[in-house]
Amino acid sequence: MLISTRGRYALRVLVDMAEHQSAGYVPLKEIAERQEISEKYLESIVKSLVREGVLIGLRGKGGGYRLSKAPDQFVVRDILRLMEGTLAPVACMEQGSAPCPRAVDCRTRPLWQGLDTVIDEYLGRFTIEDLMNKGDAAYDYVI
Amino acid sequence: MLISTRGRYALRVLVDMAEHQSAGYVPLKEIAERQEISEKYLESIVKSLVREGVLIGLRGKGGGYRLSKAPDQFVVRDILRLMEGTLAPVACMEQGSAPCPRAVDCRTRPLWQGLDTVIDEYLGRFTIEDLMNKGDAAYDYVI
DNA sequence: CAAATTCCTATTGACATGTTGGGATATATG
DNA sequence: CATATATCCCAACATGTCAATAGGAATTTG
Repeated sequence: MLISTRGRYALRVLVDMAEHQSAGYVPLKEIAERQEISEKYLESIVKSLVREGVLIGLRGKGGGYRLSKAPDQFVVRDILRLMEGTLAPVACMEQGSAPCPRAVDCRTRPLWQGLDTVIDEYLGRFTIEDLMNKGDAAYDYVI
Repeated sequence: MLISTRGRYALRVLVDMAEHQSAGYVPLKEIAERQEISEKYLESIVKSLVREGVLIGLRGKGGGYRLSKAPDQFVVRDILRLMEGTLAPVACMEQGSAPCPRAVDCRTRPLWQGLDTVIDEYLGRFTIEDLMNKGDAAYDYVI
C-alpha cells in the first residue's frame, strides 16, 4: 500500500478544515465526529501537520486548529510525502537509500524510475482546494 | 511501499529467464547467483509463479524453470498484481474491499481513483520483453 | 543407487500500522 | 481564581506484513 491511513486521514482533515475555516479555529473533536475517525488517532496525525507548519494549533477554550495558508497553497503530493515519509513505489527509488550497486545494468530500474515520476507528477497536480471543489477538478492524467 | 521485494524480485527472475531461455530449464541456483538473491527466498517467489502458470518447473537433475509463454506475453502489471495481491495505492481502492459508506461524498475518493488508474495504465504498458530490450522502451508516461 | 533439483511446511526477527490511555499545559470565561 | 475546554506529549499494545532461513520430502537423470 503506497499510502496509509495517515496520509488519507490527513487529506480529509485538511479538506474538512478548509471547508470550515470561516469559523476560525476548529476543535479536533468536531473534525473527528464529522469524519468518523478516532479523535485520539487524529491527534497524532495532526501533531505532525502542526510540526511541519501546515496547521496552527491553539490551546484552551475556543481553541482548535486552522490552516496556516490558503487551501490552494497546499499541494497534495507534499502533504502526503510529509505524512508517509516517502512516496517512492519501490525501496530502490527512496531518496537517501543506499544506491543499488546493480543499478548500472538493472533491467527493472528504468521502469521504477518512470513509475516514480508518474506518481509524483499526478499527485503534484492537485491542491487541497481542488479536493474541495468536487466536480471541478479533472482526475485523469492528461499531458 | 507499493511494491515489495516479492514483486521486484519476480520481475528480475522473469527477465533473467527470458534472457537465458535458450538453455531450456534454468535451475534456480543459477538465477539466484546471477541476481544475487537468496535462493531460499527466491524459492517462495518462484513457487507462486508456478502456481499461477507463469513458470513451469521441472524437478530432478537437469531440471529448473522456464517461462510458460513468450516474454512479450507477460504484462508487468499482471505479474506484479500476482505477487503483491493488489496494486491499489490506497486501501479503499482495493478490489473486494468493503465499499466505503462515505464514498458518495468523499472528497478524496476521485483522487485515489485517478491515481489507481494512472498506476494501472503505466504498468500495463510494459512486458517482460520490454524490460529485456534496454534502451528501447520509453518509460515516460505519454498519451 | 547417487546427485541434483523442485516442492512443501514452518519458524523467526524486525518493523510498520492502527489504536488507545493517562496525564501535563495553556487559554477563555464567568 | 475556578472551571471547562483544548491542544500537547509520552508511552504502550495488538496485529500484521515482510524478508529471510531451516529442514526435509518428492522427483528425475545418469
